[in-house]
Amino acid sequence: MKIIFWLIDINYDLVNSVPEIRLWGVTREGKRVVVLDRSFRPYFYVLPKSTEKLDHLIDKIKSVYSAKYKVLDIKVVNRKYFGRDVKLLKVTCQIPALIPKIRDELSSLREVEEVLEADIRFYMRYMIDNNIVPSAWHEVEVEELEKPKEWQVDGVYLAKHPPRYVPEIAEIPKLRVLAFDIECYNPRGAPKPDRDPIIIISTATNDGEIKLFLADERNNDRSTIRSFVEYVLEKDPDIIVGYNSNGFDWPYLLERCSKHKIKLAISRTRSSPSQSVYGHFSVIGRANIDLYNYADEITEVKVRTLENIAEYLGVMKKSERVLIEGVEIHKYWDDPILREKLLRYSIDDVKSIIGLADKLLPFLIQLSNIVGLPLDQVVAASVGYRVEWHLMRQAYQYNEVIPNRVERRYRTYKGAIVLKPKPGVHENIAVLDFSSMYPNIMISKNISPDTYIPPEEKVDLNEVYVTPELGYKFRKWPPGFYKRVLERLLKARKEVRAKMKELDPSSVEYRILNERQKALKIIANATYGYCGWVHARWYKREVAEATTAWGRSIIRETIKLARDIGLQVIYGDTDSIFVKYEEDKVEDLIKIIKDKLGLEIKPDKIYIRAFFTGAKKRYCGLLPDGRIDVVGLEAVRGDWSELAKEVQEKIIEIILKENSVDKAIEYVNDIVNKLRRGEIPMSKLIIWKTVTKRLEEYEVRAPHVTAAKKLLSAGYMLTTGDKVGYIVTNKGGSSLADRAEPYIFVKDYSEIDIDYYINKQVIPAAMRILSYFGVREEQLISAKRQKSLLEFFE
DNA sequence: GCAGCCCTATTACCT
DNA sequence: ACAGGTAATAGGGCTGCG
Repeated sequence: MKIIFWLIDINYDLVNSVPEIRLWGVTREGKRVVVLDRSFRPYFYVLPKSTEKLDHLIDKIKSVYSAKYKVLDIKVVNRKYFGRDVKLLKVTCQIPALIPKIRDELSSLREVEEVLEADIRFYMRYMIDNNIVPSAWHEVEVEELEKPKEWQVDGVYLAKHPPRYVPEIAEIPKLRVLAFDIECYNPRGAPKPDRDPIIIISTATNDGEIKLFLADERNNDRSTIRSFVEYVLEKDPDIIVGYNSNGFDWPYLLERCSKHKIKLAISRTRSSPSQSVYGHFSVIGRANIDLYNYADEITEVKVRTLENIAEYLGVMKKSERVLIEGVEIHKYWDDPILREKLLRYSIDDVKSIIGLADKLLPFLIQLSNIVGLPLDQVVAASVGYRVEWHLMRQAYQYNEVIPNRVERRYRTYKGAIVLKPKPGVHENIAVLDFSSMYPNIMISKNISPDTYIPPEEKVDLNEVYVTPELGYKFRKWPPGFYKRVLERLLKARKEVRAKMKELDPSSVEYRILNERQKALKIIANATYGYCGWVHARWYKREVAEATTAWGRSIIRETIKLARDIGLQVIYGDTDSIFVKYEEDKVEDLIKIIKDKLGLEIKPDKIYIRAFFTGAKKRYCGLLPDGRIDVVGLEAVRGDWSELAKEVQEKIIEIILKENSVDKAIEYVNDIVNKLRRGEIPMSKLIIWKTVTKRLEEYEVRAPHVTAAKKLLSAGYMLTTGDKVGYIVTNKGGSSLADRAEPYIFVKDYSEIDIDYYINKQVIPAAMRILSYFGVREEQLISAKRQKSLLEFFE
């Protein structure tokens, strides 16, 4: 019989010394199935030092290592290694787990140059070789097997051949999603799993069910966890989502389980979640996703708590939810009246998580499909690994061997050009952008590790592209690896966008394609950064360097061409130029760039009025629809107080829309007075900063570090990467660092150092804009208020 | 002893 | 663990003055 299924998860197990690939999926009829393939064997390559005496090497491996490592076969194969034809030994074995061991032995042989592709996980190897794509449909001829009793599927099938990817089916099956969140008892500060029980496990499913599991009257969580496990099995979700679940909920649950000597048997084989790659927990047969991983990429939200991310994505407003300070959870639990509120809070959290999943999964599914990593892994993997997996799967298509990861010394290289803008107000500015500049440069100049020609190599100059400034040479032909990969991505994106034009924007298919084109763009644009990443398998400094060098040359040429036709260039950064808008000339410029440079530049937006501070990467502009862009300024930075940001934003609005400096001054005066009268909410005075390393590693006493230490000694939990919110107070010492207090500890307005907020927050943020108009600081501090005697003598 | 200067550490932004 | 370019603040060391 034949089945068609959508691939959710993949793993393997050794059954009677035979590796068995397990493909977990859902059929078009909505059946949960697992397809087994017992026909695949692990292998790797040996690159010999010389192609002579290959038979000798084969014999040696056979006689010395075959028995010990269950080698099944060794044969000579032709592959490409950085574009060059190579002869490799393909060594096939029986047991995946033995590969690292035989690799180590073989790589130390003197006849062996390098052992390749020995670090590819077995199930990924299987997917690459058989073009099996996660989050996509496959068809396969199968024979039904008896279902092991404890496996949670509707059918177990043995594949008669590797499944075939069916890219034509675009739809996404109806997947069952379960969100969960735990609350812990914390009367002694940050909860510790060896002593503090879980008091609430809240769950929500995408069919609208919400269910809570509570600890019993003696705060015992044993049956709580057991009921949760039962419930997960009953709901049998394809996807489990949490928020910081890899960092908190799973490890906590697992430790509570081991304490109670019970099993967190929630996988489709009744196994417990296990620590896997990229710091995530794998749940066999399901996709376990931690949405906090994705939230980290939403840079518009500065403090990425669940509440803030949910609000930003329109899932749940903060104003409509119960907010409880983390450390107070135990108090809410212990008090029968307050407990209702805690339950509400827990429900709001889990509702937010399921809401986020609903918003984000369509994109993540496309990303998984394009990158070729299973859904749970692609979410956990960082950008570099996503790009790399995309490349690894492409390499197989081109018969290229995957290079090993090698340790290299970090070296910087020159990047892009940024123009110094003329400070002040400019009217009518067009912003012109090169579309996907770096990918297009890599394509058009065929920049790739395999096309690079080292300086000592003699070559006909007609056959190479010579990099400006650096003189690096890249072969024009044949197309390099990066060129082929990027061309394919850009072409695919173009096709998707063309197809979208034929669809109703409110249709499901349109939504899927839109997420798909976004994913294609992200991978294409991240590929340049990847090639300059020292840990990349396809790292080549010259490749990254050449790409930025061409970028500089192109933007310089563009500026020159613009000026030649009389366009006034105001600013530019990397791949954009800001010009005084003259419709005809801009149209001409676009044509000239197309003809002379072979690249597409297009108007991104028009500013009716824009203000430049004079510094690079800091400006603001008024759009035709009345919206305002703020770029780089304090108003968009997460490390300034809300008050300072609000003041600056308002000033920008007054200047750009009303052009009134006096009104702006009046506004600042009003704010300063309000601040002095205690009329500004304390929440607007919090300054958030990230702790980027262990506290003892800091060389200077920074305010956020001292605040972090205060939190820690009060029993709070804090790890690298967390943000600390502090308020500057007037007690604790003379230096700012001493006076920075975690905001949760500041109870009274009288503790606040008002002068700090006036002089170091409001005034600098305001002056960033107003100093250009000749405004002096004194004008911003209320004229109505006389200086005190003390201040007079200071 | 301290004001003033300069350099460095630190963070977060832009493309 | 994708890249480099950039602005800005505060800490901290050093210098020169008295």
